[in-house]
This record gives sequence, structure tokens and C-alpha cells, in this order.
Amino acid sequence: MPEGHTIHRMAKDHSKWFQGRVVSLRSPQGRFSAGAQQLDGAVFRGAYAHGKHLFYRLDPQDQASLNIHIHLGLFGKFRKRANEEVEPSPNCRLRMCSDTHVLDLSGPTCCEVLTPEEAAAKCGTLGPDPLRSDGSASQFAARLKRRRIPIAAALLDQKVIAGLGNIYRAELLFHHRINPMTPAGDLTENTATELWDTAVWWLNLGVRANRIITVLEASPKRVPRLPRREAVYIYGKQSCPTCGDGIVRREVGNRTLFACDTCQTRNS
DNA sequence: GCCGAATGCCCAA
DNA sequence: TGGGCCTTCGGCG
Repeated sequence: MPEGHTIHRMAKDHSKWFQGRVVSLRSPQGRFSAGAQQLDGAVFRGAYAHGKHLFYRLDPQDQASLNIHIHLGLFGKFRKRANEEVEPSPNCRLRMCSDTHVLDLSGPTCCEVLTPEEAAAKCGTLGPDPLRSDGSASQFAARLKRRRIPIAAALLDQKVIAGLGNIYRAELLFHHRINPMTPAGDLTENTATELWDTAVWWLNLGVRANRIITVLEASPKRVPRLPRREAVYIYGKQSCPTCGDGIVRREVGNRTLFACDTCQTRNS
């Protein structure tokens, strides 16, 4: 689940459900007990996201504001529960309840309390996020320019661009016919801007649809119902939708990259 | 029921 | 570069 669009969607949903409400926090699993206790009974002021990082702003009674910083990693999951009667899973790191909603978090790589300054510092380590208004193609292009790593590795580097994961990188490189092994710094500003603009479009669609869809020509008024396999060009596929040749899988940037070596030949 | 894979990332060597 | 961590889920018996 967790590429950037998912996290931004969660920030949106969680804000809608909890904003302005007093929340009770506990950690059934125990690994976030101290943090949950510290912030139990705080007022939820809002959620925001930068790349794959999710932050809750909370105002505890009689104390300065604090943030909960959550990173889902590969396995983290949120589950909305019907009510507090529903038993949390034994692995539930955090249960957050308001008078109207119950939300369980399990399996996150990170769930910690940060001061606003620490949260800002965390975001400062990240590259521009296509879903944030403070991100831009020129920042992305500048960060690409300095790197000699393959573009396929650079797109997963959260300091270069924040929020892309393994599916979007494969789809972006395929869509723009780019050879994944091209050194990031060899891409022209134009190409970088093309990649950025597509990322902005796809991620925004992803937030709306609450899933990854890359095969559409333009943003639709209503998001079509597509089986998962048909929503992407090549991720997880055997053959290229354009030329029919075999899709090649190889490890790039520590993850499995899917690419068509016949179609993806651009080197700038 | 068991095993491996999964949209991530960190750290030690 | 390789291993570790976090958990769930689908495929295979």
C-alpha cells in the first residue's frame, strides 16, 4: 500500500475523522505505550504528510504541541474499526479513538513522538514531494543533476523525490521510455520536468482513487473500476503492452525493477 | 498450516 | 552489499 499517495490520503482521511476532537490513545501491543500515555486525551489538530511520512499534530492539555510521526515501511497498516468493541490485533501498535472513530495501526517501521521542531527537521531531510505545494520540478531536477546513480535508483531515493515507491518508478520510466540505468545526472531538465509532471498527475489521481492507476490518458471525472492488474503498464507483468517483448526483472536500488529493454531506450 | 513475497528503509561491515 | 526489522496475505499443500 504505502507509496506517497496512500500516506497523503491517510492524512486527509484522518484529519476528517479526528480534527478538533479529543482522542484517546493506547498501545495494545505495548511498544508505543509511553507515547500513547503521554498524548492520551490530547486534542487532534490535524494530520499532514511529506512523502511517505505521516504526522499528527496533537495538543495535550497544559503542554506544548507535539507530533506523532508514523512511517509504515513495507508492512505497516491502518485499519478503521466500527467501534471500540472490536478487539485490536495483538500486534496493534496504536489504537486511536475519538467519540466517533476508531483507528488501529499495526506494523509501522516508525511510530514516535516528536516536537514540532524535530518533525520539521525530519521533513527537511526529504526531497520535494509531488503532492505538496512546496515541491517543484526545478528542485527535483536540481537533485537529479548531482547524482550519478541510475535514474531507477534515484527515483526511490527519498532525498531526490519524496513519495515514489517501486510501482510508480517502474511505471514512470516505462511511460517516458527511459532506460532505467541512465545516470540520473544525464537527464535533461526537460526530461526531469516530464517525469515530475507525470508524478504530480499520477499521485494526485492516486490520492483520489486511493490506489495506483497509471494507464489513463487524462484525469477522469469519475475514476473507473479497473482490476488491479489492468491499472498499471508493466509492474508485475510478463510482457510489454507496447511491443509484446518480455518484461525484464532486475534489482536496482535494492528493489525489483520491471522494465522493457526494447521500449525503454532514452538516455537523456 | 507453512512459506515466501510485498507498494521500505536502516545499519554494520 | 547483506542482513535485519516490522506484519499480513495469498498460494500451495
